[in-house]
Amino acid sequence: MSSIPSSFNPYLAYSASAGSGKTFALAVRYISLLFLGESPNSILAATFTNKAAAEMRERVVDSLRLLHSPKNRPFLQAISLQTQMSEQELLQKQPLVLMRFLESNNFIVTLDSFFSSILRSSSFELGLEPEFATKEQVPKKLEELFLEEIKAMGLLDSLTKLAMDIEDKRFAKLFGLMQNFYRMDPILPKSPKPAMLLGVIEEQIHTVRLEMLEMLMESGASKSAINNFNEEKIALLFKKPLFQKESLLDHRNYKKYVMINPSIDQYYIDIKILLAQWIETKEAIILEHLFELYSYYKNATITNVKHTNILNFDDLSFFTYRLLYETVSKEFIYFKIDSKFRHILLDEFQDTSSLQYLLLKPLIEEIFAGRGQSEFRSFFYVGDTKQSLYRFRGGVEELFDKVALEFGVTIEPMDTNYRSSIAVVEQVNEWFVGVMDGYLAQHNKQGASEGFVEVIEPLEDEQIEESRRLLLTAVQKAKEMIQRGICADEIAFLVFTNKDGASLQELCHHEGIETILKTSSSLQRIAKVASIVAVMKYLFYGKSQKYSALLASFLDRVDIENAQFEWFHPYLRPFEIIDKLIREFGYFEFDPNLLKLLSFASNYTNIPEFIEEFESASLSVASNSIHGAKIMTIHGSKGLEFERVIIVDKLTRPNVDRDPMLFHFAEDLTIDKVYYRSANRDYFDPKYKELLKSRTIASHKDSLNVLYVALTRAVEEMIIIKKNEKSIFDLIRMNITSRGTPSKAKQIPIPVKPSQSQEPITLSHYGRQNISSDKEEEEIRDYDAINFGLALHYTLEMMGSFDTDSLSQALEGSRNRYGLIIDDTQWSDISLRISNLIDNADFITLLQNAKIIQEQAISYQGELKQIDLLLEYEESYLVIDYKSSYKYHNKHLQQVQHYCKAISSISQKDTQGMILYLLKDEVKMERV
DNA sequence: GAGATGGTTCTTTTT
DNA sequence: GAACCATCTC
Repeated sequence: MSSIPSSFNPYLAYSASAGSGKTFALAVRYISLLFLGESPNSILAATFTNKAAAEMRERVVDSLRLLHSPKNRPFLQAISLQTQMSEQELLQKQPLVLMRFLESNNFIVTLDSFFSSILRSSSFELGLEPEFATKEQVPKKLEELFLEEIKAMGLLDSLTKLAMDIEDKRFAKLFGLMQNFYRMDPILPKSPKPAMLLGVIEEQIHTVRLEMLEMLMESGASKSAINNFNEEKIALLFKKPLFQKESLLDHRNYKKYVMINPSIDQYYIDIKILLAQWIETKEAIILEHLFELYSYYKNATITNVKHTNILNFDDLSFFTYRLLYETVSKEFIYFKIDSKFRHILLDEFQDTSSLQYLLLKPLIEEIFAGRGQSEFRSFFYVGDTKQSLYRFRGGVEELFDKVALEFGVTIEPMDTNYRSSIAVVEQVNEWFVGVMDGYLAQHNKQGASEGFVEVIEPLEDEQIEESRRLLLTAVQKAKEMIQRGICADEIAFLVFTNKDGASLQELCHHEGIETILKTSSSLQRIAKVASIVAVMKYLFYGKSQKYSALLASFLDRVDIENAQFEWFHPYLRPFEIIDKLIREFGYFEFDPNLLKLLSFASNYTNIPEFIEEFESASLSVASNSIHGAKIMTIHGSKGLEFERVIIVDKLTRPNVDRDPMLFHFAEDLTIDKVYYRSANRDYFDPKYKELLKSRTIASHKDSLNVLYVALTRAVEEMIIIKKNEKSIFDLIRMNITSRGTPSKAKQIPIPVKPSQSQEPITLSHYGRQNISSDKEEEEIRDYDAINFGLALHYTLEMMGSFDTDSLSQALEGSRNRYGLIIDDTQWSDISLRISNLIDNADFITLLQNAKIIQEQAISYQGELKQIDLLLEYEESYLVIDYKSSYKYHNKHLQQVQHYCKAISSISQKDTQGMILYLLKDEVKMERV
């Protein structure tokens, strides 16, 4: 190992503004570590999204592979600076470093996948199967299990009844509350115990109130002044707005009565104190019961997880925490995952949640435990508190500074913007300086283009509803750009909600603008899909309030009352009905979501079953074409950049904070008090008031962050469509403005397609063949077959050459690894299949004049892939993928085609693909 | 014209 | 649940 160069600050954080080259910095740091001799499996580089992790891996491989190319010059220079190695030295070491990276395990991962790999390695200690799956599951089952557990304990009646007596309908949301607790389980405080009896306090309030009434009447108080205190129900008394006054002397109406009899005010203050005690006692009672219920919920969850072997993201954190803090030692985990991290690199640190941080903390402390010793360890994180958007999910942006302070990490600002044009950077500075705390003006990179920023407020129009008018203006602006010769691919629409995105897509489609909608919403919420299903329900069940809104709002094309549905019959298959309806509405237009609905429906033979399954199924929105203007939420746009951005104002009402539980965090990031939210409680409880205030400040900051992210995505041009009143952009005092000049197209434009007429579709277009690929994924995984496949692949991989000696050696190595899960018959099966391959004449011909490359790792389009066997000929490549059965045939074809594309684009040589089926009795070759 | 009261309408973001 | 609006009371 080389000594640590002075230029390499081992404990460093970058406060990286938008577009300042965060990913670049992260990759430079990572690669520098590799050049300094560190092994990939001693470096943990964690990001938040799969996309970011894939991008990072690709960046590392690509820049390592092409370190000498002029394109990577800045990279080479930066690495040279960090490592204090000359550029020649780096280039000389490059092949070795690249090989070491590809050959060993790397830990460029998402936090969630990292935690799940830890869990997998030590699943036994927690009583889980190592092959557990991670996915969001329908919580229905868990709900049932929870209720069963409660019932079994004989608690259902007593607890829920008591709970209902105490509080309102919020207990209907009990299950949600439980989920919330579970999400924070490790940092939750102990259950509080009520200090007083509720009845006693209520009695006292009653007494004081009556005396108050008497005094008011004596002072000749008005009817409504008396009325306020003539309320028997304490819950209603508590809600009286007059209690916001500290003293009745501050109250216009009551002031004169207090002047007559000053003890009225004393009684008022006493009632307030009593009401404060009342709500606190009530809260304690509610929490006590909630925590008791929660203990059963937790049991139900653990049982459910162990039983189904399916973990969702919350389970992942919960079990990892238990593993790390309650079950085993760090050393044990290091031993299990076969690596010891001496370097940690964290991306988007401002979005880390307290729980995630607690899970990482032991690893970070390990790094600092070696501080001052000669061993090379480092800790590095990047992030931007201005871009923290995930507080609602538990993200704690304050961690960014806190962690730096705790461990003595240097924070360095990165404030040069390498992304945007001059107009964008300057305008953003103007908007945020002095408005956002601690905002430092960004600098433009050298040679930045002029760019263009425009803020417009569409004129008011009685005829068109405001949100529609704004969306139409946005579409109009995009159309103007396209007419200017700009390719739709360069344009991105940013919206605040997924629903806005869906509406915008409809409008764009109408104007003949191709779009790609990136949405996190479910298929069920897509307007066309929802309306079709609503009509189906209408036809089957008759009219109902439940879906009349859907019918009314979505179906302006069809008059449902007068539409002709005589073809309808309750025994028709759902699939046929949907097809008919699509024709009826003239709805199809090759909408991939409707295709998805059709393929889902084809699995069912009767309407009620289809409707029930459809409502609980987790179906994602279909992805459509690769070309067109992108439409996405601002949250979804984080970390991305687009040439031209059109931002549409927030069309919905301001967000309101309405969590039923408020958590107060202590210095050590654990929760020290849980508050039960009740309206007007802030009139009585100063600590509660303080907490509400800090939440308001935080949510204000969050709104600013969302605006900051939205306004920093554009490279060249940005247009903001703003409401003239109550705009979200009022937060930064945005006015109608224009800066710079609209630029010409960078690419050759694609002509605008005219709006297509609505063609009915024929049944042959869709049907069972489309379903097969979906079904493959949903098929229950056969672990025996998977293990068999793994052992077969591993044996092939271990073979140095394709001959019998190699085979027996490889088999031995493979047995050491898979001996426990593969039995003797299967081993002889493996041996037989590979022998067949070695003896196969066609295969021997293929190997002639070929350079054999086994298990080649390539990085292409953001994914790291492994090719089973790559044969390099003088003029061409042959990509070979081994398979042990015909299962998943379609998927394999696509995969191999993908590999071929990757290899040919990297090597620029002609590349063919082949799937080699190593069947029991024969070897089959299929050219791709 | 502040304060109280009652009815109607709308109510995200996601690894 | 609370923003918004209309209406009533003092």
